[in-house]
Amino acid sequence: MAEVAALVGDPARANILDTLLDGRAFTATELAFAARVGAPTASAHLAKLLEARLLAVVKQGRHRYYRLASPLVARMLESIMAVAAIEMPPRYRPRSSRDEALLLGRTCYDHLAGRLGVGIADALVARSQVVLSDDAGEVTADGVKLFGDLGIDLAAEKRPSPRRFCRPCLDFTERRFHLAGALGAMLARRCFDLRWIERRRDSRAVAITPMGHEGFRNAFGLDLRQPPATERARREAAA
Amino acid sequence: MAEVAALVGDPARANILDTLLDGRAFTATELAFAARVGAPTASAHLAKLLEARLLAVVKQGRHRYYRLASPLVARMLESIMAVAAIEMPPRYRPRSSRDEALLLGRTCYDHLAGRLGVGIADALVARSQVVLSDDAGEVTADGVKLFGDLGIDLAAEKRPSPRRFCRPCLDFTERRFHLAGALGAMLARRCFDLRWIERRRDSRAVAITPMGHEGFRNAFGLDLRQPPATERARREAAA
DNA sequence: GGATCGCTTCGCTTGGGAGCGAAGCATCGG
DNA sequence: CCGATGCTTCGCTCCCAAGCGAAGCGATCC
Repeated sequence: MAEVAALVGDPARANILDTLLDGRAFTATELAFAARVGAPTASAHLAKLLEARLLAVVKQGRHRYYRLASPLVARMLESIMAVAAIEMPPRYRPRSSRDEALLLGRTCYDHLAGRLGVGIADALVARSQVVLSDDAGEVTADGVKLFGDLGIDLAAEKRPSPRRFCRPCLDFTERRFHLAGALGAMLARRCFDLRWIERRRDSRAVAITPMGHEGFRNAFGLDLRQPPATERARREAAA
Repeated sequence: MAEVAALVGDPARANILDTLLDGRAFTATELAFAARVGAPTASAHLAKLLEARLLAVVKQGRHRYYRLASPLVARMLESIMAVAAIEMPPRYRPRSSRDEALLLGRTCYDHLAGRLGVGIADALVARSQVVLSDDAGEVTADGVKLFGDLGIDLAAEKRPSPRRFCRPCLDFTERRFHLAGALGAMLARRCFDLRWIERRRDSRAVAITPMGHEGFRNAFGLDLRQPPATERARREAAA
């Protein structure tokens, strides 16, 4: 356990892994830039992560594309970030427009996070289309219909249960749950397909298109052009 | 993220955290022994873990009892161990009777792991009393009845869904899923209450009592006095 | 085929932190 | 009170590994 944690425990490697949490594959040079270290240093780090099977690599011409070796690694990183967000003492950190974009919406390996991800999860729970606990979640009959309207046919999946499993993932900026698991991944993919959201270059942040604002408002009653409600205001609105 | 991972990444601290994954609280001296370091070294480590809020402490007389700060930390450690078990290259490790006991059955924070934990999960899934996916799981009507017979009244819980959520947890010795989440915790607690299993001193291993062997056979068709079936033998038996 | 680019290997320096012994500070027993 | 126990703080040593510059190797472009 110590070896794996130590690999993640180095700042440069943590930056690399955080970048790869995007789900996409990056070249060694891109990752060196993201980690803010020189090429030789990054190369050594990538070799270590590769040897420990945390990463996988594909050679393509003179580029080497690195990616996370498995969803298991992504989950581990998620859980570490969740602990880091909740358990570490709060600390000053400067804001930038780049940070703002990440706060609004970003990918978390294969699903959506940030105010967008949390907002969707909140809406689904508030309308009883999804039931979430700390451990897991399921889609109600109402939810199956909603997802069907969005073009996600849950009944078509060959699973032992007609109800779709999903998984809560602790959002490290919002400090609340968003939707992960198979359902979260399908929803994120569908949003990309519908061009409701688009990836930003060199960042895990996603941009919401005008079509997306329309879609999210219609489907989930979400309007992310407004600043996020505080926890207190949210409770008052619910009451 | 790097800071939290670095804390877990030190061998001595990893030993401490692994010991505390038991779920119980231990004194500083006990943890120093478990980590195989001197008292001053352990004290420094505990201070760091405490400052990062990974641990909590209770002063009791001249003893200081340390425990994991939250289930979130336990989950993070589980996920790191899961990656360590699956993704790291296999390596030689000597066996001991102490290891054997851990392989047979142990606690994993608040639920059961090892051959016992995996065996229970396998039996529940094979009999369609629980449905498990990679992300989550649910109890079937059949399962609700079984748990009722064991004295676990799932219907009494005030949850949004009548079905109990549970969570698969990758067993780092068996490399297969066992039952975690609220259901796993309730089941483990009930097994302790029924005196089917007992904690061993200074170890996360649990001992199965004669009553336990009887109970596990009746409830799950489990006989752990025999060596575990290989994956191949298990498939052949199922066919 | 010479220049360029992407990435790695080699050799070296440096800093952070893990570890322990000794001493200091509480708390408990008698 | 006085010694014993549990734990921490202080001061120190030592080692590991992160980092970079220079050089090497392979693929690509024109």
